[in-house]
Amino acid sequence: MTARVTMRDVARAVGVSPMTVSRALRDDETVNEKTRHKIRQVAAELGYVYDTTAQAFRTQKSGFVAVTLPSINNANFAETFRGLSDGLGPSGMQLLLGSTNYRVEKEEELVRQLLTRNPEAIVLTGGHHTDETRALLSARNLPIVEMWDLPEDPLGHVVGFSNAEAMAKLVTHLAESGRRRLGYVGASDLTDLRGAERRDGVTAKAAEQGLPEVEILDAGPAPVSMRHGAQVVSALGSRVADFDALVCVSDPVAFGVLSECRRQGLDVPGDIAVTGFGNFEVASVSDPRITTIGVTAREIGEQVAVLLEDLFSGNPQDGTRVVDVGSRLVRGETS
Amino acid sequence: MTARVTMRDVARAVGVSPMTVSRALRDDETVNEKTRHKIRQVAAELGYVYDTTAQAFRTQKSGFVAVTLPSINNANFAETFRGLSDGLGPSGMQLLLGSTNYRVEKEEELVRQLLTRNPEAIVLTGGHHTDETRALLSARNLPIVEMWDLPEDPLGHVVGFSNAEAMAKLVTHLAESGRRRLGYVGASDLTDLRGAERRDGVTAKAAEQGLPEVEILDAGPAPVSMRHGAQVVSALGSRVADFDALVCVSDPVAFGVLSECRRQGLDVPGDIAVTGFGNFEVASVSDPRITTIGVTAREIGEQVAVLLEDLFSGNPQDGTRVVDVGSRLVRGETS
DNA sequence: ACAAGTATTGTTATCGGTAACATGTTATCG
DNA sequence: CGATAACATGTTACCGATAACAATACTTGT
Repeated sequence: MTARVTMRDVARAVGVSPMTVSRALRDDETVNEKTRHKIRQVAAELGYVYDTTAQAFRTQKSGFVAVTLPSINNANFAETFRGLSDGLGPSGMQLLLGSTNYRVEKEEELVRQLLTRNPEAIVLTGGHHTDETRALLSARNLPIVEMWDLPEDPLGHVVGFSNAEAMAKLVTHLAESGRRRLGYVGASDLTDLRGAERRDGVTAKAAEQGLPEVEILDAGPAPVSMRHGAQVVSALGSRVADFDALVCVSDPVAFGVLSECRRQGLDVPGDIAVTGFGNFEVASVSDPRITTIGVTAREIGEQVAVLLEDLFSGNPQDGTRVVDVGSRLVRGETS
Repeated sequence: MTARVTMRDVARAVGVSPMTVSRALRDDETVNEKTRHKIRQVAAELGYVYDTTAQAFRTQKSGFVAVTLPSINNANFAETFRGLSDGLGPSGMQLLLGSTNYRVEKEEELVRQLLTRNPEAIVLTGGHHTDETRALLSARNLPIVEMWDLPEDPLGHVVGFSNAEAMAKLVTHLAESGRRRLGYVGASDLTDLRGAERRDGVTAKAAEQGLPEVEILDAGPAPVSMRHGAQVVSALGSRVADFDALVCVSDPVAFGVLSECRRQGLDVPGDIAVTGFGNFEVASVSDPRITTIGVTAREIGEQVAVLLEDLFSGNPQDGTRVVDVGSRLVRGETS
C-alpha cells in the first residue's frame, strides 16, 4: 500500500513549489496557464486526490452545512433536503445530515455532534428545541435557519409557514361544506411538536367556527404513517359513523384512513370527509384524490439555500430574515 | 466575537498540558479520575467544543462513511439509510450522503467529491459504475460495499439481492394464475440500471414461461413514481384492455397504475392484475393491497453496518463478503 | 538600456489535535 | 531504605493545505 499522494509530491514531480500546486488546483488566475495545465495533468497522472479535510482544518472552513430532519423517510422532508442540496450545489457546500426521530432530545445530541464538525451554518427543522440546544447554538457565531415552522422566538433565520393557520384553512373549508363533527388523527404524544401545532390549529379553529369539540384520535407515537391511519379507523369500528370528517396530520395518514374507510364500505366523501397535509404525491394520485394542504417542501429547501448562499457570499446580514412560504388548500375529492 | 476555545485554553485553565486534556476528553483510563473530572468540568464551563476536523486531520481518520443513494426521496432507500445510520451509531461513524439521481455519471462526480473527505469506507447503491468510478475507488485502499444488487464483478463487499430473480418470481406467479399478456411499466431510459435489470428479469422469465412478448410501457426517465404510473395507463386509453397484467418497476408506480385503472372503471384484479416492487407501505395499505416483492430495505442497511463494524474493529478481512438478503413474493389483492 | 510596473512563483508559519516517546511521581516490596 | 514497577503527565513533531508576505521574472515605455 503506497503512501498517499500529496501536493508536495505533485509539486516535486512538476518542479514547482506546493503553493503553486495549491493555487493551480484551485484555479487561481495568477498561475501561468501552462504551469496550471501541467500541474493538473501531473496531478491526474499521480492519482492525486485533494484533501478537503486538510483544507477545512487550515482555513477553518469546513464546507459543511449541518441539517437536522425529523425523519429522512418522509417525502416532504426529503424534498426539502433535495431543494437545499441542489440549491447549495454551486457554493460547493456539502450537507451533513442527521435525523432527530421527532425528538428534541435527539436533536440536541445531534447538534452537539454536528457542531464538532465545524459546520458553516446549521439548518433545523421546526422551532422547538431544548434549552441546551439553544445555548449550544447561540454560543457560536453561526448562521442558523429554522424551517417548516414560524417560531415565535426564532434562533436565527426562518423559512417556513404556520402549521396552525394551514390547518385552520382545512377546518374552515370543512365547516363551509357542512361538516360539523370532526376527528383529528395524529400522533398523540407530545414529542412531535409540529404535529401538536397542527392539532391545536384544528381544535382552535373548530371552536371559533362553533363546531362541536374535536375528538382526538390517537395514532400512536410519532412518526405516524399510512398503517397508523388505517389502524385508527379500524379501531374505531362502527364509531367512525360518528364523524363527518377526519382531519389527518399528514397525507400518508389520510391515505391510510381513506383506504380503511373504503374497506369498511364507507363512501368518501359521501359518508365522511378525509383531509391530509403536505400534498404528497399519494394525495393527488389516489382515487379519490385527497383534499390537503399544499406546502412547497422543495421550495423551503431552495429558499434556505438562497438565504445561505447570500450569507456565504458576504452580503450584509441585516438581522434575521423570516420567509413565510405560506400554504394553500388543495381541494381533492375526499371533502 | 471571541476566539475559539481550544484544548490549549482548557489545559491552561486547569493547569495541565494539552495532551492530558486530549486524553481526558477521550476518556483515556490512564488519566487520573480527579483530573479527568476537573478537565471535563472546565471544558464545559469554557464552552469548549471538540474539533473533529482537527482530529480527522491529525489521525488521518475522518470518521466518515460515504454513502451514495439513487434518491433520498424513496422510502426504501431511506430505510436502508436509516438501518445503516442506526447500525453505525455505536462506532461513532458519521454518514456522508450523496444522491446520484439514478445516473452513473452523477455517481462518479459524487464519488470524486466524497473521496476528498477521506471516508473510511464507501457504500454504493447498485453494481453499475463508470470505469472512472471503478478506477478511482480501486486506487484507494478503502472498504467498498455495493448494496441492492448482486453484481457479477463486485468492487468489494456486497449486500443485496437479485433484481432479475425477484421479478422472475412475480412473472411465475402471474403465469400460474393464467395471466399471459404482460406489460412492463418502468423507466425507459438506460440510466436506471437497476430498473433495466428488473425489466430484463421480466422479459426473460416471460419468454421462459412461453408467454407472449412483454410489451414495454415507457414511464419516462428515472426516477419514476406514482404519477408516471398513472400517466402510462391514461396514455394507453382503451388499449389497457390488451393486457392481463401490468408489472411495475416499483410499488409507487404500481399504485399509480392501480389508481388510474380504477378511475377508468377497470376491476383489479378481475380485469387486470397489477404488481409492484419493494413492499412499500402503500402496497399493504392500499385497497386492494398490491402484490409485490418484499425486500428488506432496512436489513440491507443493517447488514452493511454489521459488515463495516467488523472491518473497523480490525477483523480479518478474508476477501470480499457477499450477503444475499434475498427477496420474497408478497401476495396482495391485485393479482 | 533602465526604471517602474505587472505577472508569476516561492517561503514561512500555522490551523488543533495526538502518536510516540520521555519524564516525573507515587505505590510496593525484599 | 533503596530499587523497581505501575501510574500519571509532559514534550516534540507532525498530519496537508494555504494566508500573508517576499522575491524573482518578465513587460513596457521612454
